[in-house]
Amino acid sequence: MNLKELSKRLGLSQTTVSRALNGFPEVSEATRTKVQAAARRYNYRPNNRARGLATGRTMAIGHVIPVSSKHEIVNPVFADFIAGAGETYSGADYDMVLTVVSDADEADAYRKLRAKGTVDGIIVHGPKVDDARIALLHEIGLPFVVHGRSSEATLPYSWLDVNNRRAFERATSFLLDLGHRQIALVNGLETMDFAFRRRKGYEAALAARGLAPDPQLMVSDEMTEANGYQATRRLLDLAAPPTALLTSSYISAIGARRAVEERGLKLGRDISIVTHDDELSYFRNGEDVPIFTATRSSVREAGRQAAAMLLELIADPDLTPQTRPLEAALIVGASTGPAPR
Amino acid sequence: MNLKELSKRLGLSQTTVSRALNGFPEVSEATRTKVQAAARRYNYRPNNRARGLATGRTMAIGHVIPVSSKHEIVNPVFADFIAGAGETYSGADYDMVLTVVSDADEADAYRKLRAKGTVDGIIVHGPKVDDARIALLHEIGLPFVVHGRSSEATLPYSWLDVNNRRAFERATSFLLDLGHRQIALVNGLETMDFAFRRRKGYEAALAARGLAPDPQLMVSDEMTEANGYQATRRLLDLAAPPTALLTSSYISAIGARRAVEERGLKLGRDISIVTHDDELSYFRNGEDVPIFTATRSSVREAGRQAAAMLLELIADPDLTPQTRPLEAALIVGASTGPAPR
DNA sequence: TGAATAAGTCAAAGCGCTTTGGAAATCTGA
DNA sequence: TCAGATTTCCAAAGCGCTTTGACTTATTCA
Repeated sequence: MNLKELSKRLGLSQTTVSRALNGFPEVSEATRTKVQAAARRYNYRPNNRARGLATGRTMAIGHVIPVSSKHEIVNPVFADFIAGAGETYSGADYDMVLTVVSDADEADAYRKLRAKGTVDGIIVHGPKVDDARIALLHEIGLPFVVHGRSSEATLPYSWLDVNNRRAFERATSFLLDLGHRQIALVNGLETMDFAFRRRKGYEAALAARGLAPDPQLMVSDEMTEANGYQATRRLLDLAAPPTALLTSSYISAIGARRAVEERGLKLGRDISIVTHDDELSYFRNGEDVPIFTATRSSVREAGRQAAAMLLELIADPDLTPQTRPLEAALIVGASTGPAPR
Repeated sequence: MNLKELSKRLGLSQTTVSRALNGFPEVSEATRTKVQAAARRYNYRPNNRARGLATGRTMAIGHVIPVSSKHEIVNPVFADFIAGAGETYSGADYDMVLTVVSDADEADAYRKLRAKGTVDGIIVHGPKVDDARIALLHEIGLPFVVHGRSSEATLPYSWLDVNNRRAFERATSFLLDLGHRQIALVNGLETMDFAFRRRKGYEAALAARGLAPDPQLMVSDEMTEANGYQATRRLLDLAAPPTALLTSSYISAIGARRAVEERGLKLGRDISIVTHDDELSYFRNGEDVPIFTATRSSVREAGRQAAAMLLELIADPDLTPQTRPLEAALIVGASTGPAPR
């Protein structure tokens, strides 16, 4: 069923039917309800492409998901972020188009999205400390919102980000207050902006107590379970092993826990762990008492909000770049306790 | 840059330029190379929507991701499946459009995708034992491939699925061979087809040894870490606790492990766990020796193949439904051992 | 009552592409 | 050399929608 048929059936022109359906005022209420009823009956929906051609808008948002070309790793937080963004889109009748691309081809993927006119805007995932995509997207002129930030970017851009620096500063202080002095940081790759900022926060908290960061206690790698495990093992093997660990993801924390258990140590007594908790839907951090003490910020909610920001940006192109910092809550769970002595 | 401009610049008609770019034979090689060079120089790419309008094809595939309306859970295997499918699409120049929808609105989502002409085909995720979507998609006439199967479906359809029955039958037999007699099944929701089949396999293996399944030892729920943990705790509290556990997902297995460790039991000695391992990129099941004994089948590879099947189906619409069963490997890791006595 | 205004509707153009049905130019063979 | 075949190119239609500008018909006011 298309517009032509529908309007023929109704004995009206395409113009009138189109206007009736799109809520234009120059259509009488009588015809409007008649048209709407018919549209519903025949399950008529304007063809996406045709409408796009006519309006110049695609009603679609692009998400470019980078996969580490080396390890082929799909960041697990995407699933929840996208679920959140999807909620916003479906409410606004937008589609979401996903491009999975190894980071080497990323620039090309954005160019292509633009040239083919596939989307009206883009959400940028996983920004690096110095991310070339921000300049690129400015150049190609497509509205975008960054999930995260890029510390060394010079151009203005819209972003939504957890205050990672503050979160890890607070987490570190929390451990210091408990008497820990040997605190390890099991971070994500520090080319990633979020990891970079978390480290800054960690270092700031140490500095505030006059402590110097110990390079031996700082590791940085892809945040898989396996890496969390390996890193923790190595840390526990040090001559002066840490009494507390800060991990950058719930998943590394699980790996860390495995290493801790393996040594027969008790979490929260022999060693403390604080992690970042994205509130992944399949990894709820406990019910009543959180399993891990954590800096908590829902990535799903971030998805919802980032999508909404982008839609606003698209609706009003001469809006100045919007920024939305989110604070992570520091929640206390069973994985931390006073430093053993 | 669009076709009109490009052809004007080249002093050729739109027809010729279009044909040159699309590899039609009625264009001389000389003009073709000239046109291609110009296209590259101006980064010309045919507008998606316009091309779609003209050809009737969208060059896009729809993935409808159901989220459990009750718990808002996004199945974690989607991320890897989609990464795999994405590889296939980018090779074939297809886009992927994602719709995240609570299962109540699912039927409507498919109808909408069809009526708006957003996609050329659909991948169906998470089929139920009796899944209404198969009939629905037949009705609306959109090519589709199901990731998984629907045991009670009557209409023919294309699918790609792990042989879940066999996998869990083998896993159960493996545990029986080790002397285990109290074997628990921590399954996914058994309205889901994969979980239903795994249970059948589990029961078949027991029956083959003349054992009756014990309802107390069979639990079925969303496969989160928390549920794996809770289920295992309850199982360990039984008067006659199981000596072995079969879990349906790596993530439940992690929950199970937490419960086991908490009791001070040693995995592979005091209690054995076999899990299903989708080879999630962020949860590699160990490096040299697998952490968990597992039935293993890469969900990412499944994504690649399912996408390829769908593209074939789209290319040749009168192909009969294709089916692709995959065998899971049974890999032995550190989480299993002989039954304690 | 008639002119001015408002309300309701429509025909047609245009979005950027593919493709049909020629036409012009070039090549072939006797 | 010239009809016929072949190669190379093109104008125009059409995909399904929105939107401009104009045209009817109904309503209002002096």
